Amino acid sequence: MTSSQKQKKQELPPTAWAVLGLLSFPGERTGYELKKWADSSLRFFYWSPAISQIYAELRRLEELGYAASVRSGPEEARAKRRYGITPAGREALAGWASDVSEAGPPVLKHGLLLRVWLGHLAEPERLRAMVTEHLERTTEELASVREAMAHAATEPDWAFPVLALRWSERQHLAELELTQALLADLDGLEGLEGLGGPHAQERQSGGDAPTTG
Amino acid sequence: MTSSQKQKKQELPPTAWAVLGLLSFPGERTGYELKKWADSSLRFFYWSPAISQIYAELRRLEELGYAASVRSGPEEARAKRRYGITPAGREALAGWASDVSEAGPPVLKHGLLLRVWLGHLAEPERLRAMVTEHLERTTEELASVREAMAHAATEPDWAFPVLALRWSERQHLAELELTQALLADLDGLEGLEGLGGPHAQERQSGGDAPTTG
DNA sequence: TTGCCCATGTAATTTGTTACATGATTTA
DNA sequence: TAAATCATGTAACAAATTACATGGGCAA
Repeated sequence: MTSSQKQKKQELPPTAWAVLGLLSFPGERTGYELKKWADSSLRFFYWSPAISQIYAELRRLEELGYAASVRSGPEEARAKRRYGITPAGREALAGWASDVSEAGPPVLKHGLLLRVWLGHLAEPERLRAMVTEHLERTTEELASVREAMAHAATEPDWAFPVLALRWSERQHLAELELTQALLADLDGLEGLEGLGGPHAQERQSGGDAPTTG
Repeated sequence: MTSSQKQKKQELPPTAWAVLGLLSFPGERTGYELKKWADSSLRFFYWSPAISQIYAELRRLEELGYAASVRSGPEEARAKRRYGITPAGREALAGWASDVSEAGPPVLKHGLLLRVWLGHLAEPERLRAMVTEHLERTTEELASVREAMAHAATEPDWAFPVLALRWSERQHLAELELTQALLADLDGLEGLEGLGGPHAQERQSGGDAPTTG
């Protein structure tokens, strides 16, 4: 009975599944609450959609029968709505979540790295300042991750979210190390560029002829 | 607020700057070449736009006076075009690249982590299999990064791209370690110790990835 | 009583993708 | 000469954002 329906399930964009995923944990929530939760947790390893899109996805999920809502106020328009996942929604989500082929490789959009890549256009000190600033921001992010983890750890049903956040914590730790190494690389590069560089570091194979003139 | 020209520069989407960035290295290139370069390099730390969007951005950049093209064939439509950056384009790009505030924190969209986060919906073995598969894919990606780096290292003007790729190499190494740790966490959670037989993979000190040097 | 947070939604717009159309050049 | 790769572009569509409109509840 399952073979013909699978095609349709796969057609949803990742954001829809992410929102449905938020609903797959015990309890009903409003779109607003979902947004806050995404901001404080999902965004660390995935991404937090705009609130307007969350509402749009909730409508779509309800149409598909994957989610159901209960109005708190009167039956008028724009009454407060709490959403919950349906059995059909849970089943569809489980199918999607078990399909690795859908996942593809992780996508990273690293604004700082893009700027380092364009380092030939910037002042060396400016570049260093940007990297240093990134170090600070990352440290703050790490604190946010830990905060989220501390909160998630209090809930008994959130073992997997805690795992994901633990991964995120380590990921931020790694990012800090990566950034330190980058800073060191940057220093090494400047040493080669003839700024009266007394610290002539050993050169790797392939990196010959500094060509500063 | 007081300077009127700065505002306009900032209005371009990151993709436009990334494409202009590709043009900021010596030499002229076609849209097609830009796409291949983005696929083999940019995508590791930023993102590779669709070819149709590259053409669209090139048109926009030319309109703005940030890029200029030379037709190889006759003046007809759809002749081969090579693009180069203009001085105005270089200046605008330098301004953008020096502005950290534009960058924002790095965005990660990690499909596997989203699935781990939803681990309560999947079979434990399925989850393990997905993580293991990710390990393999990441190893392959790492090889691609190294390939790109070997190529970039031959060009004298590509010192910063090499730095970015070096960062990417370390990042993939870190990803491998993170994934191993995740696997261990998963084991701890499920208490799989007796199920899969001898999955007593020794955790060697530091050597989880193939290092070519 | 002003301002902030909660809460939902619409509209306009931008961003980006896939599918398609077209043809030149290279290679087997 | 057939196929692959190079090369450019259009059109339709999907995804997602920002700006806006609306209003309740609560605290300073």
